[in-house]
Amino acid sequence: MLKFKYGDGVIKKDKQTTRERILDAAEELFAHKGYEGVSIRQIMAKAEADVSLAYYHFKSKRDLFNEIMLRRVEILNDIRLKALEAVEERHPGNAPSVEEIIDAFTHPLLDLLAREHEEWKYYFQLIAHINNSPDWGGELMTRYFDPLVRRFLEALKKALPDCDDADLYWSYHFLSGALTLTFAETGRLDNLSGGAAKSSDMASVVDRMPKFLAAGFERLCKK
Amino acid sequence: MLKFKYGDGVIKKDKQTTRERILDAAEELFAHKGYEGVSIRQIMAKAEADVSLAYYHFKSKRDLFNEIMLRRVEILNDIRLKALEAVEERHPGNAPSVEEIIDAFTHPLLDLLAREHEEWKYYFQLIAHINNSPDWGGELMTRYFDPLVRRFLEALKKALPDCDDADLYWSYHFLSGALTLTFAETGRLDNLSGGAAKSSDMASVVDRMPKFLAAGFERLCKK
DNA sequence: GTCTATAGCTTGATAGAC
DNA sequence: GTCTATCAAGCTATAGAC
Repeated sequence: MLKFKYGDGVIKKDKQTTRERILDAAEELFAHKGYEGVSIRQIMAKAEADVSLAYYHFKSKRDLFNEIMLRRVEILNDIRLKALEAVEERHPGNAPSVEEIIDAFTHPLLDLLAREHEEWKYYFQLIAHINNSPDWGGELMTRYFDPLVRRFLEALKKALPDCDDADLYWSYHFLSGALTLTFAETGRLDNLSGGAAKSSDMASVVDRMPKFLAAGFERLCKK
Repeated sequence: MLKFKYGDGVIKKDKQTTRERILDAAEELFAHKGYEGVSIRQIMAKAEADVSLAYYHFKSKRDLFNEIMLRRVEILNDIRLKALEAVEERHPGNAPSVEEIIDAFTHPLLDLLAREHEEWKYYFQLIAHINNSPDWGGELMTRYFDPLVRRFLEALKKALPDCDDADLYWSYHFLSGALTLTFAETGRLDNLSGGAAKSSDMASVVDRMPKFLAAGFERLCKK
């Protein structure tokens, strides 16, 4: 840990604690290689700290992973719930449009990713990874996101009162796939489009996504 | 390798070669844990063959992975191209609808997965994994699927002549995310819906997906 | 094609000094 | 909180007998 001396001899630590540096390093590596593709040694090398400190701050590799997930999830669910409530308050008495509801679900995330890219990029990539993992997707996405998702589905049900349950759930599933692939920022879109669209360009996707997805919900749900 | 004796003493080997058993075992394990989450020893234990045989049949772990990808990709791209050509032949002179084109892109895969589930399930899960990997998604999806995807995008451009290029590419990106998450069969949808929709129920998604996605393309692209 | 044996290295995790 | 040292296990890959 670097230390800096100031004027009167007060010792001030580097602004990040070791624990935070470990979490940051692990988050980035897990996002790229997956949980099992990364070793504690690689994490601690990146965090510039000794291997044994991983076990001082976290009781195991799996525990470290869980802490990474928990560190940011509450912030995300909080801003999305607030966005939904704000939309609902703008339409007292009747339901907001499907596009407005989906915008409340996706916009806060894409906006956060656009504005604080370095801070959030790897966390979102990790979520993309987990959402598409046959081993972990079912359990972890359910645990961390289902309460919020159910709240959004209720709102969508009011906007689409005649919608069949299965149509609504499948529509949400398509939304989820589109959203998390966008998080992954694989560069594939850049290759495919020859530069006409960029995987990392959140500003250019933030308006397109709710439009695209709302149209899907409406076509599947309306009789 | 098991051997069976028949009537006149002819010795017939088990129908699968060792090489195929290795490919099958590795495909399943890679689909679940990712490339780096699986060891050659785990693969060969599942394949019920000696570790050294992995290196006899394949020159390295990475080469084994490449062979897994190659083994099935041509079949997929072939049936999808044929499906597109069949749709185009049904509309001589003018363009097929967006929904018909997307159906030709998705239906063959979902149908294959529905009909030969055990044969294809793990390969599709592996593709879901790769598509969402920041490390591999850009390179591998481009290598294996871009020629076919470009062919489909040309067809879509004819069906949506006023569509902005960026809108078209982003629409395809949303399609890709929805499709590959469906491949992943994580069970998350089952949890969320309380059983009203099942991740593995390809018959119930095969009609919904083209409808949903075509609506998205059309809304983003039409002026 | 299949086996045994092994080289050389990395893994997750811990004990114990400071 | 941070370090050194270490363990037992597992890792990719190869050499060589049959």
